[in-house]
Amino acid sequence: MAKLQPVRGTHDLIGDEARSHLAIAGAAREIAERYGFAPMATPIFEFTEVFQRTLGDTSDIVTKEMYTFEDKGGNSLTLRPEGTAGVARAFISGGLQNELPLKCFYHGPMFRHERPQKGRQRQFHQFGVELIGVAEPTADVEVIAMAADILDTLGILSETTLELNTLGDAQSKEQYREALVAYFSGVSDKLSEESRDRLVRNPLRILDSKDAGDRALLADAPRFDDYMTEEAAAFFAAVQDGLETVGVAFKRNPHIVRGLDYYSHTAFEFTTEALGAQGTVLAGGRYDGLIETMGGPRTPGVGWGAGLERLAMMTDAAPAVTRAITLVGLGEAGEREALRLSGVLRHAGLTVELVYKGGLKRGLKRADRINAAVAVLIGDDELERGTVTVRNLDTGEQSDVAIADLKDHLAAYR
RNA sequence: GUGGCUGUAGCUCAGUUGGUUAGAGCGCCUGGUUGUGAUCCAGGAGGCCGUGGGUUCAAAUCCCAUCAGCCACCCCA
Repeated sequence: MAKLQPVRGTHDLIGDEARSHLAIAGAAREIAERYGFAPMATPIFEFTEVFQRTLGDTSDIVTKEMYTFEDKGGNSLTLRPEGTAGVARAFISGGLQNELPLKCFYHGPMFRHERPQKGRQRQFHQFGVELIGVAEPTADVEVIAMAADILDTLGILSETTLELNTLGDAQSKEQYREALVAYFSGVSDKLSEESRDRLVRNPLRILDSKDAGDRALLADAPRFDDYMTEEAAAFFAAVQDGLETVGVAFKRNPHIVRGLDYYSHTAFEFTTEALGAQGTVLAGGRYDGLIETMGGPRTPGVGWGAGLERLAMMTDAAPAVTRAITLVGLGEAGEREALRLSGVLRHAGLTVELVYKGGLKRGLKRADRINAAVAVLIGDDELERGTVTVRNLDTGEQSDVAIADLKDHLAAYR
């Protein structure tokens, strides 16, 4: 039992858990299609450089969390830690430049070598969307509105907060970065050890530090809004206007910083208190520089990713399942007739469970256990009359039904 | 990567100051006469006590290591 363990941070999805993932992805998909997005599936691994170049050499994901290995041809490959890079790569290598805008959604496993905890696994699943080729703020609005719609149909929108921020354009970002470095360098002796490190690697990160001392310093830190270019400010204003128009509530949070280098302008997170420390349920932003960084034509984009495990934890209730009709064949002839009828009923759209072995008692017991609605008893007595016994498992009522009429008799259980 | 807590049957857990055949509930299987499920009764299967070392006459119990889970930091979905 201890010999065969699942790999650390992986998790088997069984029964209702698997069903709930499918249901969530299905609901998300339905809404994405309503927004005119098309499905897309990219490989689960890519050449390592695909992620290295796009995520930035300083990001934690690249520096310590990637599952990288060499294949038999000597290529360095990496299990995808997120979905956007793969889509961008497909966009470039597939020559999709001529079909802008590209609107797609995907879902599947992602891999990050992190220490597991609540809401965080090494293999987890994301549903994500990308809207590539539209530089207008309407794209940001639409994509965020879709996210809100999805959370709403899952019944958890009210438990989340949309936190919104802008990282500005490259110029704003750079000016602000310099101002931050100047400010924090002056007080670096008061910074936490971690933030001193961030000061060199990624100063923006200091903004979302949880350290109390750091937070105190933030009060007097330069404010991003003072360093934004006019264009960047106008863009952000348009996004906020749009969200109001569409009726999506948000909260400005100047401390939201995306972990990945390719983001600019809009950055947002839907967060919740319900999940402990890993409160981000869906997050994304605009990545206008990404595709160019990867060697493609300069092309803007916006998108987000949502963690299915986290969503599933919030939508506790298992999705409803159609109750089955259980066929209990007794004796050789009965079993054969049950098998034949199973096909007839299934083709008629009914959910059918066959009892594979054992007698009547066991058959009913099994029907009870799987919460079947009806048991159909097929024994020699019935066969002689050309009927079957239909037993309603809730009321215990039984009736004889001619075999030829069975399909219609059970129509209500479709 | 760092820290805290935990690891006994399929599941939830007991297991006294180390002491002989490791327990319960639920679940599972069989039976309680002929073809009727959730109740009831009787029986049964199922444990390298996470793994590897050590201390001891004796370890599920003590020590060390290791693996895994949970929670937090970090980071993020």
